Amino acid sequence: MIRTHDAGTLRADHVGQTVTLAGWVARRRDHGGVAFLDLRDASGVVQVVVRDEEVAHSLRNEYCLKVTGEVVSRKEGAQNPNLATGDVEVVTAELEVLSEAAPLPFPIDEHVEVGEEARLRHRYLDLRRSGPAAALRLRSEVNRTAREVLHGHGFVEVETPTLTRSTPEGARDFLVPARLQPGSWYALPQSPQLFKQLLMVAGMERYFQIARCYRDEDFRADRQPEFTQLDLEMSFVEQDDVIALTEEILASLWRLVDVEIPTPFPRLTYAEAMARYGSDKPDLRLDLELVDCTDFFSETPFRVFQAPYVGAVVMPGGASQPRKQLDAWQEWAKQRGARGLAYLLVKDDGELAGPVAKNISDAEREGIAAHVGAKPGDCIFFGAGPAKSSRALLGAARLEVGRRCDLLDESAWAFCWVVDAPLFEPASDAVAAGDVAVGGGQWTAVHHAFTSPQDLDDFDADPGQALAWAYDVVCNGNEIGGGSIRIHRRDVQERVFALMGIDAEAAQEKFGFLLDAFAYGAPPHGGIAFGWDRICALLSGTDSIREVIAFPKSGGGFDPLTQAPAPITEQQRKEAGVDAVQAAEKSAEKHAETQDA
RNA sequence: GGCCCCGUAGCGCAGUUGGUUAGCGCGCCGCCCUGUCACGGCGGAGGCCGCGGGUUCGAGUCCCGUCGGGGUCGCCA
Repeated sequence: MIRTHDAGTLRADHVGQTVTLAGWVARRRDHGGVAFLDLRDASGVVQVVVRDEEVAHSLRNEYCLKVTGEVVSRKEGAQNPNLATGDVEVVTAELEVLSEAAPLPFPIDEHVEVGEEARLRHRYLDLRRSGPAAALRLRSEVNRTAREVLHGHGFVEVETPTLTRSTPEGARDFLVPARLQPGSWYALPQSPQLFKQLLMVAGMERYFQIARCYRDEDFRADRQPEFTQLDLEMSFVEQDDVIALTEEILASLWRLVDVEIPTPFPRLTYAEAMARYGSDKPDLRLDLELVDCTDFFSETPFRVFQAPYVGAVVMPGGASQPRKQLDAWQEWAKQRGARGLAYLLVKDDGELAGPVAKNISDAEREGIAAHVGAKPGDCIFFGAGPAKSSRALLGAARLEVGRRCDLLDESAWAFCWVVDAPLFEPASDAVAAGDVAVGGGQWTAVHHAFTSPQDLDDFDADPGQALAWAYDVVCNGNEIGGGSIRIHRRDVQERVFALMGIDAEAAQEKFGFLLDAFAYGAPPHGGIAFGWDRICALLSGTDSIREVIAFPKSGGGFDPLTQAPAPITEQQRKEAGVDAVQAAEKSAEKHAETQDA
């Protein structure tokens, strides 16, 4: 090693020792005759004293140095209590510039705010700063901890292919042209789902992987085109086994930030979560709940409330909002695709105000505040219409109320399970949402097509009511993991496919290799996948998963550092076979040409 | 794909009802400084105001378009 000691580790007991350090000039304070350098390496910072003016004068920030000198204790009053090494300093005997640094695009300074674009373009400099570096180091610890827990349970870490066939998760695939078979393409995996099930058939019994996944969808703050899951699968287990293991993993991770999270986590059914919180990933840091008013308004003269679902959420103290703010709520609701957000103001004397007040009956006016638990001074927001969309709106309103009224304890950690998810949703929902129903059937899988129904005998009698062995783990309103018990019986799988309109031929073509495998004594199995980036972001106390990814992409999937994606050369294009036209398309094209002419 | 916000010096920002020479802090460069620690002092360089049109006597400022970034809904487990 070039160095004998790590800069950040020097203490009073090193006084008298001659040490060699290597690191970067974090800051320099040149006084002419004497100069002070803050020398930074991965371990921290120590002050280096340079008395040779010639040497000190030419040094600049972020020069990479090797320094040899004696550790001395600082004079009384000259210590720096803000530094772990603040009682000592190193007096330079020998100084070598290992590498000079050009003027920096931005200061490497904890105190300076730098825009994200600049940071990502020079991420290697950004990561010299303690905050961003700490996020990556924490992530490393998170990985290590998870591996320890899993190895302790006999799990086997297996790598699965990244050049593969499209997996049926429902997102758009990233595609890679196959040079040796022009016109054929690999897909990058959206998750290792099918492979991990094959590993169960293979008798591994307990598999895990910190797996990179790829989805070609539009971006969000919490989304990257490539992201990481902790993926695991176990044979001969039931839902409770996966849940118990998950809680053990998460508890270990949170200990890394000195938080003891109580287990078992509370469980909510999907139906309960939707009814009480208007979300399948409720933020339980907030006590506020939705109140179902459908029956209450069953005889209502108010046309808007003559709906399949009417619900409410109370905003404590909301009655005193100025008109302008109430209008802003309408805008807020419209942005979410709603027509508006009906509201009632409960005045201090208990009288009701607001546009809804004069439309409802006397009896309703009399009882509504009590029904929803509103007190004088509160505002009641209503959502009316189809249950699904109305609850979603109220669920979002609930969170917004929480934010505006400062009801959220930012330091709290609220975990829960959402279980008993429906197996199917009507394909029409998907179509209405602008989606193309997979398989063209009447039903589409809520989780994915391999999720086991709870009632293996009768799930197809009333598919809309059938529940799945599917579970999501939620932390502070973020879905941080989700999984299911899988179907391991061929006949059940076929019945599920049938409901989704996937016939035997289509099933064979899409995932025949899995169905084939299941013919050879497939064990019952189930698993879960964790949103690793989000979990690391939560542990790091940051809102953006970009902070916990070494080299993240910005919007549009662009990498500001490498400038990827980039055009390819004509030669690459030819070799890759990107433009290969398949035989059937060729004749179709010809046909089209003739028709156009 | 819809909507909202932002693009001014290397970085972070200000810029008045449209007005003549576009500022501030940090950084950078030079000189000075022997106990600082976000050191200090003096001096200096650095701008296609994202890009393209338009309105106007005059545009960083107003309008249209476009590109880039961020957020949000759609989409996405």
